[in-house]
Amino acid sequence: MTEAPLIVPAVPGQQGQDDLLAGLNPQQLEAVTYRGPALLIVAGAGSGKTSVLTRRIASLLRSREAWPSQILAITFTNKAAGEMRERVVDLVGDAARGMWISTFHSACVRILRREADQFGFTKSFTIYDSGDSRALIKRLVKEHEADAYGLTPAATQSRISKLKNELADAESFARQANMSDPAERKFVEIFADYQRQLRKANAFDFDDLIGQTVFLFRAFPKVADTYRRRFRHILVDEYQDTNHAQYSLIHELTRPVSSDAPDPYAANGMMIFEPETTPELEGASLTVVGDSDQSIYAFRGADIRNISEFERDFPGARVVLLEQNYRSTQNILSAANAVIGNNFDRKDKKLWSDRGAGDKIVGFTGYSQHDEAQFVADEVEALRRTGMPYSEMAVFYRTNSQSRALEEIFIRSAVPYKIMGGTKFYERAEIKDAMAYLIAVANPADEMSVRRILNKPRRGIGDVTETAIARFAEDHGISFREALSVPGQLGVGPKIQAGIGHLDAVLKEATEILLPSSGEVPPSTSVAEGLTLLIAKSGYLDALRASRDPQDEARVENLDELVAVTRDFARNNPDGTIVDFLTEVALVADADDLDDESGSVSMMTMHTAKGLEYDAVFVTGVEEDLIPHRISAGEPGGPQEERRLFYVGITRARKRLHLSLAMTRAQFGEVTVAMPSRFLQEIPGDLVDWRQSPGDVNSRGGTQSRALNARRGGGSGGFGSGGDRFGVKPLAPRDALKPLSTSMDKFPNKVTGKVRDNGDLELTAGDRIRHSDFGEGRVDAVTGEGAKRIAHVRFETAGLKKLLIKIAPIEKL
DNA sequence: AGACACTGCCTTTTT
DNA sequence: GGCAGTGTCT
Repeated sequence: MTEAPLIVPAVPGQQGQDDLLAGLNPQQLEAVTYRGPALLIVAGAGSGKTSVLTRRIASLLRSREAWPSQILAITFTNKAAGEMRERVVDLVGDAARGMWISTFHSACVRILRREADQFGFTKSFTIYDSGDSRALIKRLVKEHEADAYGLTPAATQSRISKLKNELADAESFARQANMSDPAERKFVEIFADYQRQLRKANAFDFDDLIGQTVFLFRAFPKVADTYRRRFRHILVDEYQDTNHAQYSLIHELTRPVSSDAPDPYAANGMMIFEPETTPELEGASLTVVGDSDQSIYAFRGADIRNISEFERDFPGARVVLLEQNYRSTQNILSAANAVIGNNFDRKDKKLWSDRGAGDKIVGFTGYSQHDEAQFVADEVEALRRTGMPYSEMAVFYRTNSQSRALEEIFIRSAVPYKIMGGTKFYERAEIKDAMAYLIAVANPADEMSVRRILNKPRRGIGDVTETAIARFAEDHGISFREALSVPGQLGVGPKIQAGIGHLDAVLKEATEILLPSSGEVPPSTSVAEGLTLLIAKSGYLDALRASRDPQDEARVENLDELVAVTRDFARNNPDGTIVDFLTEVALVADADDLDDESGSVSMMTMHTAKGLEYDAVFVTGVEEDLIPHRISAGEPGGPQEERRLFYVGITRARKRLHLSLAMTRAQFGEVTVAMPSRFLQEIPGDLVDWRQSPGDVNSRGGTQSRALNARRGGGSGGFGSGGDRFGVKPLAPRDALKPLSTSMDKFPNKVTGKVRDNGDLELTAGDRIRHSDFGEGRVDAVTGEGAKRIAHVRFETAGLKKLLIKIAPIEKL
C-alpha cells in the first residue's frame, strides 16, 4: 500500500510515537489518535487506510493502552490479515504476538473449537465449504423429492445461506413463512434436515461459523463475557461488506460485561485491564474502516446499512473521512469519481490526488475477445519494455470464464501470467478426495467424507452397497464409519467385504499416526506422514498411475503438491495438528494465494482485486451484460453494485489504466454481439485516448482486412469519429452490426481449436518468418529453451511481438 | 459396477 | 464449448 507523504509534523505530547504519526495528514492523524468507544473511518480507495489501521494498533500497544492479547483485528481475507500482522510487527516488533489478527471466519473457528463442547460439537469438527454443503443439499433435495416443487439444489443452498446470514434458522423461518405453500414446507423440511445432518456430522458450514458463534454468545453469556473481557479493542476492516451475522458478532463482542461472572480464563494468562474491584466493564472500543462505494458483496448478504447507520448504532461515534488518495493519478481518479457519481443515494465523497494528471486512460475495442486479449498482451509487452515489471501489471475481468481467451493469447505471446482464483487447487477432485481421507480420520462422524472415499479408488462399491452400509448403521445405532469395521455383517459379497475391510484397516492405521490411541500428541509432521500413508495404502495413487488418462498424471503431481503443503504446514506450525491443518485448508481462499513470486502479470476477477493495487491495470470486457452483468439487472440495487465493482476495478491503478472491450464475444460456443458498457459513457471523453473506439470498429470493422493490431497513430479522442460521440444513442442499431458478426470468423487472432506444434523449428536472429495473423517479420532474438523457446519478432505491420515458437502459427521464409 | 455417449444447462461475484 | 448428470450397454 502507498505510504502517506509528510504533511503534518508529529503533535507534541506523544513521545515515543513520532514515527507512527509522521507523515500523516490531519484526518489520518485523527484516525490514529482518537480514543473513544466507537470510531468510523470512511476511507476512500487508496487513502492509506491500511497504514492508518496498523498505526492505530501500534499506537495502542506502544502507549500501553492495550496488551496485544486485548486486540482483535478482523479482515476479510487471510492475505489481508497476514499483511496487517506483518506491518504491525514492522512497527512494534514482537509485541505484536498474541494479537488476534484474522478473518471473521478464522476468529470464529478459534472460538468454536475452544467452546465446541458447550453445545454438542467436538473440537475436531469439520468445516464444509460451499462445495461440500452443495453436495449435502443436493442429496437432501433428492431424498425429500423436492425437485417436484421446483426446488433446485443451487437455489436451496443460496436461500439457506441468505437466511443464515440473517441469523434465521429453520424454526424461526417457518414461523413467518407461508406454510400453506407446499414448496415452502419442503424448503423448511430440507433446511431443518440440513442443519440436523451438519450437527450429526460434527460439521459447520461457512455461514454457521459466524452464526453459531453468535448463537453461542447469546446462549451462554458467561462464555461471551470471557471474550468481552479479553478483547478490549476491536478493529474491523472492510466494514461495508459485513453481513447481519457478522454485524451481530461485533455487537455481541462490544457489549459491556455483566458484573458477576467469574472469569475462567483469568488464571490462564488472559489480561484484565482493571483490577477485580470493577463491578462492571464497559464495552470494548470499536474501530471500523470502510467505504460504501466499495461495497460489492451484497449478493452474499453484505448490508451497506451496517456502515451507513453506524452512527446510529453506536451513539457518540466519531467519524473521520479520508479523501486524499495517495495511489492514483488525477485522470484515473476523475474517471472513478465520474463513474461512482452516478450512484444516487450515496454520501458525496470526492477523491483527489496531488500526483498530477498523469497519462490518459487508454481505450481499445477489439473485434473479438481474442483481438482484445492481443491488445492487452501487446500493451503489457510495451510497458515491460519501458521497464515496468510484469508483477506491477494486472488484468481484471468480471467473470472467471473470461480468463480463458486472455490465457490463450498470453501463452502464445509468451507473457508470463498467473491466475488468481479460477479453478482452485483445493477444489480439484483428487485434492478433495485426499482431504476426505484425512477428514475421515480426524472426524469419523463426517459421513460425507467417508462416503466420498468409499469407492475411491474403485473397490467395486456402488449405490447398492453404500445404501446397505447406511441401513446397517442405522439399524444398529452406529455410525456409517463404524459400520465399515464389520464388513462381514453387511450382507455384501466377499470381494466387496475385502475392499471395505481394507479401507477400514488403512483408516485405522492412519488414525494411529494422526491421533494415537495412547493419547500422546503426535508431531506436526504426522500430517504429511498420515496423508502419504492414506493415498499410498488405499491404492489411490496406484490407480492414478495405472490410468491411461493423461490428466491423471497431473493429478498425481497435484497430490505431490498437497503432500508438500503438509510438509510446509509442519514447518510453519511445530505444534500443528491434523485439525489445525484441515482448518487452514478450509479457510484459505484464492485471494490469499496472492504470493508475489514477482515477474508475472496477475489475472483476476474484479472482486478478487479489491484491496490490491498495481502500476498498470487492464479492465477487460467493459460491455453491457458483462459489467453490469446481465443477471444483476433483476436484483434490487444490482446496477449500482455493478458500478461500484467497476469503480473498485479502476481505482486499483496507480499510473496507467486501460479499458477494453470486444465487439463480439463467444459465449457457450455461440458468437454474440456485444455493446459497450453504459459505464463507459460515464467517463468524460477527454480522459480517454481511444486506440480503437467502438465507433472505429463499427464503421470500418468487418470489411477491412488491414492488420488488426497495427497501431492507429495519434488517435482521435472520444468515441467514433466525426463527432457522433457514443452515448447519444447506444452505438449503432443492432442490424448494422449483424453482417459484422457473420464475417467475424474470418478475422485473425481467432484461436484455433487444435494446438499447433512446430516441434523443434530452429530459429535464430535474423531469420525472416511469416505469421498467419501478423504477416511477415524478422526475428530479433530467440530466448528460453526447449518447449519454452521464445522468438522476439519485429513484424512489418504489426510491430514487435513475442511468440512461443512451439505453438505459433509461423513458417520460416 | 463401470465405461461411454448423450443432453441440457450454463456463468456472476467468494469467506 | 464444457461439464455434470443421466441413460444405455457391456
